[in-house]
Amino acid sequence: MAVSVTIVDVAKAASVSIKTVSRVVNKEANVRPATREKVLAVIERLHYRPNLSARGLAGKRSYMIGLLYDSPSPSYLANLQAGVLEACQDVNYGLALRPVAYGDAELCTKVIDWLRHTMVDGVLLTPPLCDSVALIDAIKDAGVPCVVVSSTGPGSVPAVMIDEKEAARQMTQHLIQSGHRSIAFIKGHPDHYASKQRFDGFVQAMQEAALTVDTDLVKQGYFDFSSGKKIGEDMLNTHSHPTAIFASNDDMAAGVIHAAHRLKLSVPGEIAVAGFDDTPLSRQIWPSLTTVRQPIRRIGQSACDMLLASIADGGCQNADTSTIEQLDFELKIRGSSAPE
Amino acid sequence: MAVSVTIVDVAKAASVSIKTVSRVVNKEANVRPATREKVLAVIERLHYRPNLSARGLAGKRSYMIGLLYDSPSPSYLANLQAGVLEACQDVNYGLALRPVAYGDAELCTKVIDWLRHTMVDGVLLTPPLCDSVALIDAIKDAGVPCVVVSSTGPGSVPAVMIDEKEAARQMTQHLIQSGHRSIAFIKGHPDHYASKQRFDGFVQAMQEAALTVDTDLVKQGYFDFSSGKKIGEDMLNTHSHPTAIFASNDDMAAGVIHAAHRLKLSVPGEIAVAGFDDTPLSRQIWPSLTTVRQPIRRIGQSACDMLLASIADGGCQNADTSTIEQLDFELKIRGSSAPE
DNA sequence: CCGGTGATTGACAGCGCTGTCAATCACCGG
DNA sequence: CCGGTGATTGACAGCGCTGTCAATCACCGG
Repeated sequence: MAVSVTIVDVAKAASVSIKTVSRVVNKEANVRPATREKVLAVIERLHYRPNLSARGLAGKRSYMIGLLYDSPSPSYLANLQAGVLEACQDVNYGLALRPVAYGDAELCTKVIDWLRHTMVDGVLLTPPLCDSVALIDAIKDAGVPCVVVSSTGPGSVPAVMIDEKEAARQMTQHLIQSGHRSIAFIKGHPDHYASKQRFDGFVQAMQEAALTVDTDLVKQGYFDFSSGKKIGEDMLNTHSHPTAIFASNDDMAAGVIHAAHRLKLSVPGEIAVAGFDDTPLSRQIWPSLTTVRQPIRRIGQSACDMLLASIADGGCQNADTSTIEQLDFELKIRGSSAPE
Repeated sequence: MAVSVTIVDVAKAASVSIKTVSRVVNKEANVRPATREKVLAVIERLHYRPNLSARGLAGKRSYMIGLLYDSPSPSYLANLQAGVLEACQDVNYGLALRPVAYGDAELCTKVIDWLRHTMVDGVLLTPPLCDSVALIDAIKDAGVPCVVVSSTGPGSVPAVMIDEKEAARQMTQHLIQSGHRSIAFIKGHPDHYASKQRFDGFVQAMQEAALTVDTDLVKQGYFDFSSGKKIGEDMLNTHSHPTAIFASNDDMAAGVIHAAHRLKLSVPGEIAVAGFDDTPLSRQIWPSLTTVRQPIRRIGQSACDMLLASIADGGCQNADTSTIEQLDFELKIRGSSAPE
């Protein structure tokens, strides 16, 4: 590897001790402004970058955070990751990725093992991992700060999310206002807490409009295309199908639209469809999909910032003050629910 | 952070020196089998995992590899990354992600700076980054091994790819065999070498079938949905449009299909469409898309294995012996080119 | 049984940084 | 001008590992 400038080089060039350079680099207090300036100038001139391995070894911290996920949709992962990376770069933190399987019986053991091994300073949890009380407790026990991405049911951990229930309620209202009365709902994966919230929002809107939630029109999906397609085919293959279907995410909604095409039903004429997430897919299918936009990238960034802040705070053992940050969502009304 | 078992603990428990433990961990030669067994047993029992920071600091290596990319499609990134992570996990290597902008004037400087800073032992380059001779040279100069994902034009670096040209040729043959004579082609992003190869394959197949490549039917796209849609609209909006369109990737093909729907043309009846990549999208749109399947995940894994091998090899300065590994592709014939 | 060879093992320095603690400094009130 | 206080700075140990090199071992042929 190419040789690097070390802290010693900077210290010599600035005529201070390495400890002082270290203080400046770590933005510690009690460094005279003049000294700080001088050191910063040298750092800039020499392009000094602290060695992460050395920092990790010497300090208590590894300057890495972990991102745990279980097969999210590619676009979710890509966006989230982009946001997290951005936040990390600002403070020179590294990101360690860790794909896991939610169903794994040894999930907790494996994760804890990994925490010990990588020494990450904190972890970001994505759905449905954040809905495992056991996992969250294990991470807490290990003394590793953690922030949850998206809504979380049980456990009290800091989280960044949108108001899933309200979003689903507004989307349902949109369908009702468009004249639909017989509206079906495809629930999301039962492991995800967000599934419940989205369903709750749907129910609330229906009740507010004095419409009955027909249990025959509520189906259990799994957030994937094929479950949406299957359910869509079943539902639409009757002469008295609903006039609108609200699927809990875009992949399932795409499945419904696929089924509609196959059955030669026009969308939105004979069947209106709405999804959730605003994935790229939602703009690429025909007709383009009415959906709820979640700022995944910003959610990732905020969650990461929150995590980094709690790491900087030190232990931050006060798990009670679990802050919740809510970001804005946006209804995207497109061709699948209204003629273009 | 939770306390960990160190090499000293293992050494004591196994009654050997830490150096011997180190040898076993690093699979070095010249350790008596009996000793190796004994140490391995203790490692297993104590759940010992070497501290990455310490290894990085003490050794010449950082036990990390880098993945450079410039806004690839989410599914490409997710799959590639999954493959790379798998390969890394096998040998306990870490992965550092680095999104960059191909167009950035300071690209090389930034990348080299990053290499120095992270001390990664090697880098994986994705398109179109791997098509920048300047970048590859800079990385070589820095003495960092690198492997290229997907085909690469200039520069001689190890690479893992599919035979893009042959794949495009076969896809074109499929369209010809389906009876099409007037076939349009949408080229990929000009920065990507693969774009050229796919086009070459198309031209070859046309020539082999004694068909003319009508320059009016060859358009420049940019691998994104909107360029495909735009070109599709322009092309299909004439009374004498081609009967088939081969787009250089799935996103553009989806754009063409979107345009066809909008113009109320039936696919594949009035216009057949083929894409390239077999992204999830290709199965989710209607009709599902005929495309070429690239084993992205396995490409990532192989590329990573290759990189790890060349790192283990030591310097591996012999850039001449640039190995090329070709994986199999597969034609996926679906509804967009043949009635379901 | 002896010296020689290569395999096996260990002692020790040092990678570049942070934490601890002591030394020094600047500046205050009396 | 003096002692006292808190801000500022630096000396030094040590984080857990690998690289170097020397010591020791096993085993060979004569």
